[in-house]
Amino acid sequence: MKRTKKEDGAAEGENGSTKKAKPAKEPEAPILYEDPPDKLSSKDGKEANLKFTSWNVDGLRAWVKKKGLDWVREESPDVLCLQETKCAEKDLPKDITLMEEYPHKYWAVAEENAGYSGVAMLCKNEPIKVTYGIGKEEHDKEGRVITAEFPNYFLVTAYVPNAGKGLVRLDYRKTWDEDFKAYLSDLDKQKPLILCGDLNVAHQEIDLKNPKGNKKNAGFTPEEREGFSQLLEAGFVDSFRELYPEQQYAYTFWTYMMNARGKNVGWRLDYFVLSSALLPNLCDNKIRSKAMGSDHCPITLHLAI
Amino acid sequence: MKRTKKEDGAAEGENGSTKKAKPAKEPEAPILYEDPPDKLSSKDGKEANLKFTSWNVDGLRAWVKKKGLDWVREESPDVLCLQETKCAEKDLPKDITLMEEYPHKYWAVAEENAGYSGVAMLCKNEPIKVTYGIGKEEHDKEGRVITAEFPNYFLVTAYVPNAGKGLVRLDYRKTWDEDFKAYLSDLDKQKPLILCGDLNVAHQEIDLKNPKGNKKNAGFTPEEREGFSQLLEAGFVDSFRELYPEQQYAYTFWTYMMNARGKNVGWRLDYFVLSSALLPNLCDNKIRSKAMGSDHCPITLHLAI
DNA sequence: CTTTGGAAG
DNA sequence: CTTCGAAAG
Repeated sequence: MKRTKKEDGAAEGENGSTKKAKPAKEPEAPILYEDPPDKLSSKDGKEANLKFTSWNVDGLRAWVKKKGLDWVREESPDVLCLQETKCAEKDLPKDITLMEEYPHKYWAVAEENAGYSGVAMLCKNEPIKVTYGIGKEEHDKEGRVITAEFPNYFLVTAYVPNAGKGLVRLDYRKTWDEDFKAYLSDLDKQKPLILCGDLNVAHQEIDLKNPKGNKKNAGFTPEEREGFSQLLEAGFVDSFRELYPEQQYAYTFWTYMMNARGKNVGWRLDYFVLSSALLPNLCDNKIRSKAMGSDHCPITLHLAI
Repeated sequence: MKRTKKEDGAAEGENGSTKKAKPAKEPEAPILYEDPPDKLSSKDGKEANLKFTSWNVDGLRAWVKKKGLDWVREESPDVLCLQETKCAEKDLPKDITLMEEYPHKYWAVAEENAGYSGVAMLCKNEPIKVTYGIGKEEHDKEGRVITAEFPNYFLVTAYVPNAGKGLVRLDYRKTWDEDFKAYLSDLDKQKPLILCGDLNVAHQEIDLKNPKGNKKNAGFTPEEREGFSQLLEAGFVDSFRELYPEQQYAYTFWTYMMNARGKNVGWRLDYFVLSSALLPNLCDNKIRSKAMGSDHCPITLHLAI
């Protein structure tokens, strides 16, 4: 999941480009962002005792080669959720299938093309039950969702469909957004839930570097933004924005092109979305922007349950 | 141009393979081959004054990244011939297009698929004339031949069509072999010629490690071997074999698979073939088997003209 | 720019 | 095993 258009970097001004006679805007230093230290207690003082990490790895095999698992061992979340694994189960690297820290591993793979999409969930403790997809044939062929039921909550990890270049898949995405919201609402009636993953949308202008230039690009169309708004209105909260309502320049994705990451020309596409009922348990949502190995960085959620 | 079948390595015995219960043959040390030093004079004592190098680079861009040009600068032939460049002219790395040592550069590219085939010739001195192909429509769409005319000789570099897995293109190859021979014979009537390149055939059993297992594989079929014999009978000589008639284990290609190069399980597919008239001028034909960057190694010809 | 699978070798 | 182009992001 990554953007492509020039607009991603347009606000930066190309260095020494002789392409056209552009107005050469903003040769300023890039505005970087660094997360504050992890807050390990909830608003009402409960101590954090649950840690989740979500990471769009953009190809599990390449990510493993780039030592993504070393970072995971250091971070050591209770549950690790991965998106865009792009890997058939038979091709999984031993480094991850044999990883003892996470005895309970679940893989969802695109049926026709294992090199596309795909998500995974690795758990230190065994869930009560694990399901795949959202219960609708048309959405469940691309290995995009794993749901794990734990005693007090559901954990859902998702890789939401990209609307595509030229928005060729925006119509499908709208259907997805509706059906996904219905799926989550149903779960939420049973137990509170945590949704994490690459939701493939930057919600508000604050959630990407170049909102003006991207209103017609996948990930920032009014339709996708509205889809996310609708989800929140159904009783969920964007935990990062809840904690840091004014924080600019906090992104989780940067296109590989045009040195976007070096210039922090990014998007916040990865989220922990919580049932409102879990708000009292929320301690922190960190953006681990230093962690390399993908065009997304990992995010980590601390809960006190 | 590379082989694929198990037979390539079969004579070596796989280390610790538990596949089948094989007779576990020849766990011997591999028989390596090292070229003797360059002989820089002809039989009748003329001093070498012309140096040609031919190298199937298996992808020019990857080869440049792997520092192939550093080796070329060290070797410093008068003419450098490359095969399997797999590169459209617009995509050529600057490292080579700007190379000052070779002011005269010629590129042949496959018309439909620039990432397939392709040959190049880089000259320190400008040829009188350069032509592409062999003058037959059906053969000249794949960027396989460049001919340079110099005052006293023609230099032809070729990447001969692979007969393919399952010999799917063996029939075409037979047509090619005939037409190519006719083309060279015609040239030879005007001036003596030097043909170099990946001729995609190991001529005799001595020219590959595992002749027994490859009689039905591309590069060692009776048809391809006969094609090469026919060429020689038309008045040409295989300069390496002329100089070293009994030399075993002298190869120019090793499949990337199964550590074939480490075990010297190879094929001699790259040649300098000379008009008989040039035999008195022949000094040496070296196989630079240490040079890395491709699944073929370069070969170098010394002439005294 | 980078990943993947597929064709070719 | 490694190249390349294509599709996807």
